[in-house]
Amino acid sequence: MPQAIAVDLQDCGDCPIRHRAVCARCETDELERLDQIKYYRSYEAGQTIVWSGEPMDFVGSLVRGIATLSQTMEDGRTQMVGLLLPSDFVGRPGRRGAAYDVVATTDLVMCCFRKVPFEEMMARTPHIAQRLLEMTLDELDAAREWMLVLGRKTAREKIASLLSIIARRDATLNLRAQDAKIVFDLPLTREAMADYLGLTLETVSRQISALKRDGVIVLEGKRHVTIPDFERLLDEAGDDSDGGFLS
Amino acid sequence: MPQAIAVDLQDCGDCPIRHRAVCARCETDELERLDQIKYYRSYEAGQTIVWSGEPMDFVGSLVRGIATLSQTMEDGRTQMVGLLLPSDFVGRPGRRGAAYDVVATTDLVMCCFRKVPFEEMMARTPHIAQRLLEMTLDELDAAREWMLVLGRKTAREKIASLLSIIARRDATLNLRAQDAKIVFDLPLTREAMADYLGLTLETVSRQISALKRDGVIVLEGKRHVTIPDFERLLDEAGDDSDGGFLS
DNA sequence: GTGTTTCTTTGATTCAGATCAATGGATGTA
DNA sequence: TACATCCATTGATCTGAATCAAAGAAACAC
Repeated sequence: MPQAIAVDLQDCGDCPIRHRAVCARCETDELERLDQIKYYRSYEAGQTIVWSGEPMDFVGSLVRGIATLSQTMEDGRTQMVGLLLPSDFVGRPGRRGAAYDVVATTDLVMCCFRKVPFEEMMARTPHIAQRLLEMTLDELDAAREWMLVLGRKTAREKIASLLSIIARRDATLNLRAQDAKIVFDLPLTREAMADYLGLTLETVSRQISALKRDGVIVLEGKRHVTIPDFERLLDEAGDDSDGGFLS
Repeated sequence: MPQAIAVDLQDCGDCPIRHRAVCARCETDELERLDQIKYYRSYEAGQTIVWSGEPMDFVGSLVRGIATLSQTMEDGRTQMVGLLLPSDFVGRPGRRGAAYDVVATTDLVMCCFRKVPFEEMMARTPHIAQRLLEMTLDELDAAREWMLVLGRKTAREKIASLLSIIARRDATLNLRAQDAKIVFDLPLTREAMADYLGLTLETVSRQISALKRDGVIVLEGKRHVTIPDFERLLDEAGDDSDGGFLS
């Protein structure tokens, strides 16, 4: 059982629930009610936050760190079905148990709400259900985009797709200037990337080496990535557009 | 542009919106308001109902027939990302355009609501957003389950997974007795199955032949399928459980 | 009937990625 | 310093599914 550890965040300003998950159109008193039922939890890298099938008594959003959602077959084959970055929502109002394992990839901090009070509040506050619906539709779009990656792309395209998604999310999160060079640290091991892409870790390693050799990416060490030409990367990913990310 | 054709449905009892999509907990007057803004549309097999990226001015649910959601790359590779059977909801309240192509696989009938009035009603009626959130979470689970199929299963397991999903949905829809022999007609061509499974149509054909040879399924003609032992099929699919379908 | 189209099956061959196997850094620690 | 441990790379070989190619079966038109 993961153990909860108290965290001190000075200000709710850090809590993405306030900004993205729930409150885009909320009134002040709703914010206050949310504040009253929220609490923080932290987990260490490698800890499983929730096991697939187990009851989950909270919902919340990721404040710091990286988590993954994954499904595993009896024989050990696993497929990652989601990557959670700060500001992402975790949990399913109205559902009993978790549908997949949620695992902390790095040390992380979550802002949580006990499920019952949150659901009561949701019932009283139409905006919240609407906001969650919007977010869930976004997740559904992302999952379906990933189905195209898994079903139809080559290993090289898969790697390029993953890198472009991480680069995009990183840039959005850090409000980077649009024309700045894209630089980031890979938040995943080769094995985790393989689980996300439906490949083996050897294939991931080989394709990363190939992209590096061809100048699509620049690697310093094993994790630090620079993208000299984002359009080029998108091209390698087989994407027909940049999703409005670049001008 | 698909042309709308008037359809006569005797009774709203046929309209799954009433039963599943929206109204599980609705009051009578909400049902009446929904009735006032709804209309029917029919499409012929092969028609594209919505093109990816185009504006979509309605939402609705499938009354009769089969439709598919799919994404296509510039070079023609396509991946089906969803299979719509009667009672499934189509459209995304709060969104401008469609994210994927929606194509009628058979002749079909939809029960539609113009988007703006539907959204207005949603804003006034908290139950509707909550019901749609539940449905969207179901779709998200299904999409993520499919990611495991696409990323980690073998061709044979993929075919068995697809057959078990169709069998399950068919049984649920037709309220078949749990112990009845499962018999249905495949609603998809081999090519469509291939697009769903991330395979080629030749591989689909070969694996279906293999499952038939091994007695996992019985085929009459090209489409009519009998499942003599559903547990066996699930086993071939690599599923660890039957999802509560059988006792 | 004969052709035409659409869907499907089956066979032969190729190839991308898996698997098996070593080796190469980092980092930590006794 | 030696020696684990963890993560990543690279090489050799194998294999499952793709690709290339042909032919069968059903539905429909003329």
